[in-house]
Amino acid sequence: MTPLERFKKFLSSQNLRMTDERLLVLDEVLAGSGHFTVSDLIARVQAKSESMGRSTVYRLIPLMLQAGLIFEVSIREGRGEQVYEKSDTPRHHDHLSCEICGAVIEFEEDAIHDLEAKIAKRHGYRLCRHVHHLRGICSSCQENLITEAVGARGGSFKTL
Amino acid sequence: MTPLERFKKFLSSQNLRMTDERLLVLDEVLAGSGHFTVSDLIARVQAKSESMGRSTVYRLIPLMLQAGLIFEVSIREGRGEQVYEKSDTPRHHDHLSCEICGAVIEFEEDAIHDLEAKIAKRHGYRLCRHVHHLRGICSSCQENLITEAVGARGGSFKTL
DNA sequence: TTTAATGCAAACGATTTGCAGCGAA
DNA sequence: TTCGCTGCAAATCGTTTGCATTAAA
Repeated sequence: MTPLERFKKFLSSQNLRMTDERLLVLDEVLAGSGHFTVSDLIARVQAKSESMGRSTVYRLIPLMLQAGLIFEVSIREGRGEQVYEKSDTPRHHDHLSCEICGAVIEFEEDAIHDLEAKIAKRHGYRLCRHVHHLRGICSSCQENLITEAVGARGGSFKTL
Repeated sequence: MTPLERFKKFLSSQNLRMTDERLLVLDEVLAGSGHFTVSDLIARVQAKSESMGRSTVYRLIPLMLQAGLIFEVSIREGRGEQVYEKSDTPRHHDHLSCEICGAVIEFEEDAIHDLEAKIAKRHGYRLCRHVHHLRGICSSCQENLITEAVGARGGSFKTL
């Protein structure tokens, strides 16, 4: 069953209707590659259909969430907008980032995935995805902390 | 060095000033237990000092972040406000939640912590904290999916 | 005395909602 | 024909900012 068919099924199961606008937005979501923001989506959709209203797109978001076509990415970029992700995107959410300079390293550790699977199973969950952030201080920022006269920041970060 | 002393040091290192208002907000942050929201904080502070302005509290947030007294919790509740956490709160951010009903299970797995430490070390990071979310479908929601005539949702969740 | 900090109100940006007309089922 | 959907504009909500005033250093 394609995502589109699935969504149509979802709509009719909820007594909701399929419309040209929804189809267009949906196409755009499925065509896109991974993460997106509502304003991204609006821009892309409006490029194809000038008249598309912002609220139509906003109103479609909770439906796509419910239907499982997309999900919320838990990190918002800055103060800004919610980021969403197509639900068939591969799930690589393991990163290690620096609290100070923001540098991000992505990592992949099978042993951790195995443990995650074990934990989910232990609690009877079927695992869909995972978000795993490690945050610390990268080596160059550690050096800066030592060199800095102040030292105020250094002392304030706990080591796990 | 107490958090308060640390903050004073931070302020003077940046040519910033300590004021009664900042002291009051800081006390409230330190007195509180764990998570808080800016409006929480404002309410608590205004209970003690009627005249405290919202912007004073908002303006203090980035300073406390920089000084390492608090940090942002990456999950915002709903559409709402940013959640912050006092930086000396114990870091238990391992949870397993259900995509459908939202049920949350907290877990603690030493083997995972060990692996995290190893990964951080491998990249030269000093680990401060971590956020680890597993998301899936809990056992009772799995049963509902099977029973439901529609099945629209069930098909849309991938199993890792 | 210098200049950062304050409270207030207005400004902002993302999201939501009320409404009258439109159109899928 | 019904009632959900649309675009629009106005409304919210959290957060930021401009400004004249106050006060820390």
